[in-house]
Amino acid sequence: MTAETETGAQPRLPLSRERVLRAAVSLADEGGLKSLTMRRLAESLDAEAMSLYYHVANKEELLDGVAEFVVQEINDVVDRIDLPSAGADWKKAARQRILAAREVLLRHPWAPELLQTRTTAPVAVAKYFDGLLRLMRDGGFSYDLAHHGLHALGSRALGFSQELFNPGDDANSDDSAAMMENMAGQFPYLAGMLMEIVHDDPDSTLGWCDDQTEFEFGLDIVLDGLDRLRSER
Amino acid sequence: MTAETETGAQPRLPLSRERVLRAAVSLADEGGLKSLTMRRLAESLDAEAMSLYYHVANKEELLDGVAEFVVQEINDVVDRIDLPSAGADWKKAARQRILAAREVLLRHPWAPELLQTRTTAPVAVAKYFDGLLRLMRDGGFSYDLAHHGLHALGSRALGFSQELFNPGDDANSDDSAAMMENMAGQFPYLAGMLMEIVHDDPDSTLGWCDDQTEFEFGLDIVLDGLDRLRSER
DNA sequence: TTGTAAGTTTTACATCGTAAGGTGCCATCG
DNA sequence: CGATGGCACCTTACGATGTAAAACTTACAA
Repeated sequence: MTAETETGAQPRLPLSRERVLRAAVSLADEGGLKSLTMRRLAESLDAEAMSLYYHVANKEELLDGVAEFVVQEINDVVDRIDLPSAGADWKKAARQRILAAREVLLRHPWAPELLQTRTTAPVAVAKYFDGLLRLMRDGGFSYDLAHHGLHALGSRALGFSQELFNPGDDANSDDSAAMMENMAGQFPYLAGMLMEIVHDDPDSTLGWCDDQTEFEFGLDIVLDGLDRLRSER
Repeated sequence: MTAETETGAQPRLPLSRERVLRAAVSLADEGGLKSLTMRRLAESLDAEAMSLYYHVANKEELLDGVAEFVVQEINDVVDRIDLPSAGADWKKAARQRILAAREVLLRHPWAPELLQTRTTAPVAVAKYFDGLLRLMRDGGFSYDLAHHGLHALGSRALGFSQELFNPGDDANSDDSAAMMENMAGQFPYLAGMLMEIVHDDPDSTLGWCDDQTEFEFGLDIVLDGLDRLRSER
């Protein structure tokens, strides 16, 4: 009588830009960016594809919104950190921020790819860099040096690992014996490097590059370099 | 009589994987990655879309081929450089290589986005890193430190600028007066930075960040940092 | 009751990647 | 010589995608 042919279907929450963006993030988390289509997104909200267009201009704008959303998530985390940043402390404070940002990004591995395809920077990115800039100014940076510093950090400032190939790009599988042979011919130095690493640490066939370690190593090189320029005055 | 209904149409070169990849690069150069579709690619070769599949397994494999092709172009340029790399000279040699790689990438602005979406690394990338590794070994790096160094350089090693947003991301247009007002409230430090820069160099409304300068600045920070670790022994 | 606006759905279309199968050509072999 | 078979290319067709256009639904004001 009360409509609804199926078994007591729920009234269903109304859509909203907020809900759409949240669902989009979830979809991407589960299946990557390619699985984020308007139809699937709508389905995950129990609606039709075209309904989304009432809350979002088009897919590009949806993606812009998702990018904004993710960076905002970083800002939320980062804003909860409160460390002294005067003088030499700027470095510890910046390091902490950036590592916190990276933690968020690890939950959204598709975010770098998304951010890179945005033509216009999310406002949240400006906010993030403004905060980082504050730390550097507290540390005694001139605006000019700080400016170069932000460029030098680049996307690493937001926690991007900026490796060329993410997972298991070396030592992927199969018998490494024959592969090493082949490799030694084409890439003698890479082969030499691999052999030494295997020698030093035999149980390192898979994922022998620790992403976290490498990220921190690279980050510290940049931060240390900037700090040196800062204190040189 | 000799077939060909239209005005003396040419016999047309036969397709080949090589020709297909070259055409794909050209298409991307002209209209970006999104304009690279199988149909348009075929059309640019005066053929039908499905004909491409005789030379290329599918679009993913085509993109892999294009990626390989571009990195190979980098390798070609880089191989022509021959600088001493013993001892402290490694840095100059590496710098030169990386700047040469960047020059190639500037002609293919879509390449970073493409490389980032590859799941498997082009062989040419291994070759490139092998060459870089050689320089570092000549310079006296341990394999271990060189390994960290390659990670620290990351995609920058291939000339990626790894800025978050490529062109005109600040100071884009319109009257900057009202914008500054608004900005000063939300992003006081960014606003301060901009104001100082405008003050120092008034004719810098557009593109006041010199990509080349910033790239070299960031690169030198990393190279100097690595060199320091190298000579610390 | 009637109108009006907000929110959602239906229908439809152009464009994309590509599966399946067909066509023309040439070299080889009986 | 004609038959055979493989290579290179084309035709047709299908499902997925983003989205324009217009119809429907609900809630509320006049």
